Amino acid sequence: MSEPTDSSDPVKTSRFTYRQLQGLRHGSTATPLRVVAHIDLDAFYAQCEMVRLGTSRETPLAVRQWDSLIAINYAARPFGITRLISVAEARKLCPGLVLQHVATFREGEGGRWAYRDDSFRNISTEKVSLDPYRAQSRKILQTMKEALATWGVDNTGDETQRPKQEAAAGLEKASIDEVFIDLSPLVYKTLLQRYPELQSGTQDENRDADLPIPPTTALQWDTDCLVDLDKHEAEEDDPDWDDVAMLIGSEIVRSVRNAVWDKLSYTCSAGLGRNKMIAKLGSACNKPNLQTVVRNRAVQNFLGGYKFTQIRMLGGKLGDQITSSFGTEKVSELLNVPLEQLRTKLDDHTASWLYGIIRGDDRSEVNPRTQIKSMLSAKSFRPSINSLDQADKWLHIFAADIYGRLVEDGVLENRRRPRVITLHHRTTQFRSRQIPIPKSTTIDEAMLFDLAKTLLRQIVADGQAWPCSNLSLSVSSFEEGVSNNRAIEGFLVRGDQAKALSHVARPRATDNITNEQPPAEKKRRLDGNKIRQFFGNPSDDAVGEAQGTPQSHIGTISEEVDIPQYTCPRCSTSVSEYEKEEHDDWHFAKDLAQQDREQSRSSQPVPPPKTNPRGATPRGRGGRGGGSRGKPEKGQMRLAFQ
DNA sequence: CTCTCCGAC
DNA sequence: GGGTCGGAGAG
Repeated sequence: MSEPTDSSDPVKTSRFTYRQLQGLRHGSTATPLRVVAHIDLDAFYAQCEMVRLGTSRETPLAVRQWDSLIAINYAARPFGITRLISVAEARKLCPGLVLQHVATFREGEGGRWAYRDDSFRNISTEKVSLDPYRAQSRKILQTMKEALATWGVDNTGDETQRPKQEAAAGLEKASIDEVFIDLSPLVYKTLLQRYPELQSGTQDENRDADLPIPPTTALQWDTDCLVDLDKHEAEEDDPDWDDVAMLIGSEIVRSVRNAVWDKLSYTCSAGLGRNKMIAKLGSACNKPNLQTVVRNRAVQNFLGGYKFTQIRMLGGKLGDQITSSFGTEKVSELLNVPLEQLRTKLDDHTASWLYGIIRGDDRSEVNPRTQIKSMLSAKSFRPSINSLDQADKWLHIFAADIYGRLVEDGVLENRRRPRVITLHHRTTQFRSRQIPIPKSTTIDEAMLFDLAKTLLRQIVADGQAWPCSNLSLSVSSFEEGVSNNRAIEGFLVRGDQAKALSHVARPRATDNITNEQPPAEKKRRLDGNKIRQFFGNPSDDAVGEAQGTPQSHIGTISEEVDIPQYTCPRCSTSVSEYEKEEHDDWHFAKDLAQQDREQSRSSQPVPPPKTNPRGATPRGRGGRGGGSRGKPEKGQMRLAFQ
C-alpha cells in the first residue's frame, strides 16, 4: 500500500512465490495454493434406489432396513422423515412415501442377493447386502475419474481424443459415497495454460521470487456457495493466486459433478478448500447438489463457527476428553488455549495436531485409494440363535458374501489374497478365533465356509457359546499376488459364474498341490484355463504362448458360445455383451489398484492423534451423552473402499 | 494371535 | 440408535 499507485504497470506482487506455485505441481501438502475437494453423494443409498427404480427426484423415497430407515432422499425430508423414526411413523407423515428395503442374502441362495418385497418380515433368515451400492459407487468413481482425465483436453481443438493419462488427480475413496481429490496438479496445469506469464519464472533459479499479481480483479464464481471472508478481509480486495486456484478447482469439481449427473443421474455436493479437513466440512454446508468454496481468506471465519467435535477424528472420545479438559466445544474458544496448555492435558503429538487443526492447518495427504485390508460379513441376531445348526447357515451366507467380494478384488487372477480368516462371536461377551488361510489352495466359497465352520467349533468348544447375539466372519492380511499376467487380467469373472468355475476346477487344484511351496506358475495357469474355458474365448495369443495351452482346451463350455461378444478396446478381450458393464467395472478397479501400487510408496500417513490413555475414560458405551451430538444430517450409509 | 476399542456413516 | 463396516493398539 505504501507503493505509489503508478498508473503504469503496478510493481505490486502476489503474496505467493514461484516455489509455492511449484508445490502445486507435485501435490505438496504444505503450499498455501493447494486445492482439495471433498465430494459427497446426496443421500446415497436413497439415490441408488431412485435410479434403480426410476422414480423422479420429486418422489419422496426412503431406504428401509428391517424396521429402520437408513436413508431418506431430499424430497422426503420436508415431511419430517428422519432416520430415527419408525416405518409406521414415516408412512403417517408421508403417505406417498416410497419405501424400499435393501437387498438381502437369503439362506440357501448362496452369494446371490436380491430385492425382495417381504424382507422386512424376514430379519431372522436374511442378511443385508450392500453390493448394489458398492457397484454404483464404483461406477460413480469411474465417471469422476474420467471427468478428471478429460479436464482441459476438451476444447483444445485437438480432436484426437487422446486418453491423456498424465496429470490424473489423486482420488481417495473415503467411504462408499465420499471421495477426496487433490486437484493441485490439475489446477497447476490449468493455471499455466490460462496465465502464460506464470511460466517464465518456473525454470530459473529464483524460486523464492514473488509471483506477479493476477491480472483479474474480479472472479466469476458461478453458482458456488462462497463462505464469507474473515473479519479483516474484503470482497473488494483484489484476488491473489490462491483465490484463482480455488476458482479453477471449483470449475473442475463442477465438471465432475456434471458428468456424474449427465451419465448416471446422481447428484452430489462438494466442498473445496486448502486441505481435506476444510473440504470435508465444506461439502456438508450446502446440500443437496451444491458446492461450497472455502477460500483461504475465509478459513478463520469458517472454522470459528464450528464445534471442534465436528472435525474429523474429534467426533469420538478424544473430542469428549478435550471438551471436558477445556470446558468448551467451540473452536473459537479453544483458539484461546495456548499450545503449552494443550500439552498439559494431551500428549505432545495430539496437542500439536489439535493446535494446528483448529487453525485450519491440515497437511494430511489425499491418499490414492489404498487397497482394502479386510472384509467383514456380519449379522446380529434378534432374538439370539441357539444352535450350531443355525449358526452354520449364517456361515454359509458369510462365506458367499465374502467370496463374491474377493472375486471382485481379484482372487481369481491371483492378484491379491487374504492370509487370515477370523470368526467373531458374541454372547454376553465377544470372542474371536482366527486361523491362517492355507496357501497354495484356491480360495473358494466352500473353503471359506469350511474354515469358518472349524473356527465356530473351536469357539463352541471353549464353552458358553449360546445364546449367540452376533456372528461375523472376516478375512484380512491381504498379500499381493505373485501373478501379474496381463492377458489373464483382461478377463472378468465374478459372482455365480466365478463360483461355478471354482467348483468345477477345485478338486484338482486343491488335491494336487502340496503344502510345500505354492506353485504360483501352475496355479496361474489353472486360473487362466478356467477363465478362458468359461468365456469360450477363441484366441489370446499372449496367454496361449505363455502357457503353451493346447487350443483344444478352449471354448469347451458350449452354452456360452452363442452369446454376442463384446471386444474391450482396452485389453482386446472378448466377453459376452452381458458382461460388458462388469468388465468395464473391473478395469476401473484395476486402474485404482494400479494407482495405489504406484502412489502408495510416496505417500506418508496422516498425522493422526495418538491414542489417548485407555484408563482415563470409562469403558464401554458410557463415554458419550445421549445421541444429541448433532451431526447435521447426512443420513446414511456406508462404507468404503471399495 | 487374540482381544478390545475407536471412528465413521 | 443400531447395523455394517475399516483400522489399529495392547499384551
